[in-house]
Amino acid sequence: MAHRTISEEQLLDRALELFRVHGFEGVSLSRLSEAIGLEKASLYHRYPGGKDQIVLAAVARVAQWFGEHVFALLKTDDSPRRRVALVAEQLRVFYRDGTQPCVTDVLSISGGSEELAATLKIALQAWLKAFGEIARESGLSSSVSRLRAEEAIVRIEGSLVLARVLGDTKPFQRVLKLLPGLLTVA
Amino acid sequence: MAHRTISEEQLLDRALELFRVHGFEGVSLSRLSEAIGLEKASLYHRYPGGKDQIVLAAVARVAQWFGEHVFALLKTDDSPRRRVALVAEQLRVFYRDGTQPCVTDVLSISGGSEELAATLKIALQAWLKAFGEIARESGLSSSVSRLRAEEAIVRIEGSLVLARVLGDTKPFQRVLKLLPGLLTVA
DNA sequence: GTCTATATTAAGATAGAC
DNA sequence: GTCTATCTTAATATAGAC
Repeated sequence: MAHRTISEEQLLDRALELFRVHGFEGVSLSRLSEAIGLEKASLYHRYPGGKDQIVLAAVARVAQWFGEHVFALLKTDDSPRRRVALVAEQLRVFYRDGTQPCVTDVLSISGGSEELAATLKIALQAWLKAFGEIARESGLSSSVSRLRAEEAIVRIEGSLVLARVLGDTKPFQRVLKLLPGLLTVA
Repeated sequence: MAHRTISEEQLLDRALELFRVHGFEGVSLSRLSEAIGLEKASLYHRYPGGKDQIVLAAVARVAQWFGEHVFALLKTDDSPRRRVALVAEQLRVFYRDGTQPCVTDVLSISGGSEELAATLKIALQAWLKAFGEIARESGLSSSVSRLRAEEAIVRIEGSLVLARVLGDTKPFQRVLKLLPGLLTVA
């Protein structure tokens, strides 16, 4: 293989593409090496912890993306309803209209490290918190806000499962449309 | 290893326990052999197609269970609402109060055969159809029934994902409670 | 029908040249 | 920092005895 170079960001994006579709156990270092364009030894040089470390870095990048594109949007000075609508647009991008699986779903299936499981849990809790806060701000009670946040994420996750199994993204698109009504008062 | 014997049913139940938690790629023949109590060569004797064939047989058994415990219940002469309540109880059993993952979710993650993917799709479509029919029978319009069936399954799948990631089964329990209201007219 | 034993391939991981 | 080469372990799969 020719002597190639690749940025940290590109490397992790390509790794994530594999992990979110095939899961932790479904991705080997050989496949990563091929997709990324670096030999296995080069991957070990950058990530001495191997696959465990690579997947953690990829998930951290997703968390960063969510921070910038989702959570940040929820704290602008638009109306709550408008902010949620903008968030729905970002989610549509992240999940490519429902054609890409949820990272949290796929990577939470057994096989990865304890640290990976803990990281995914924290990421999902942050998402729940952000959705709960916007609902609260829109005027819903604290307990209802929490329930709405859970319901929203339940329906996003569930619709992505249906999309994967059935090849039908309509339920996902529907959830995104309903999101403003679900997370804010009418 | 001592010369052991095991029924087809027990074998597949033990295989399913592994597959629904660890996914197709996460289960090796060695692990299957250990969990089932038969040597790998014995598994190949019963299932010459190896892991692919074993997982298909395990999924077929799940489909049979759903036929007997879920779909059959939907065709008794109880009231639609009562029938859905009984189905919810069966789902609580199958998912062990939300502590066990959805087979369709976990096994639909890439790695298995095309036939497995097709089988899971058919199983999920049958479930949608059954839920749609009970909703229709309860008096909802055809189009609303379809939407309610999709919403019910979306929320079951999504709440099981949350349960796995967060270790919190409350959203799942809540969906089961809401199921009669979701699938039948009040 | 299950076992022991083994073949073959792919996985994770490291050493050392450039 | 990336490469080639290699090690070790575990995976799928088969042969043949009992």
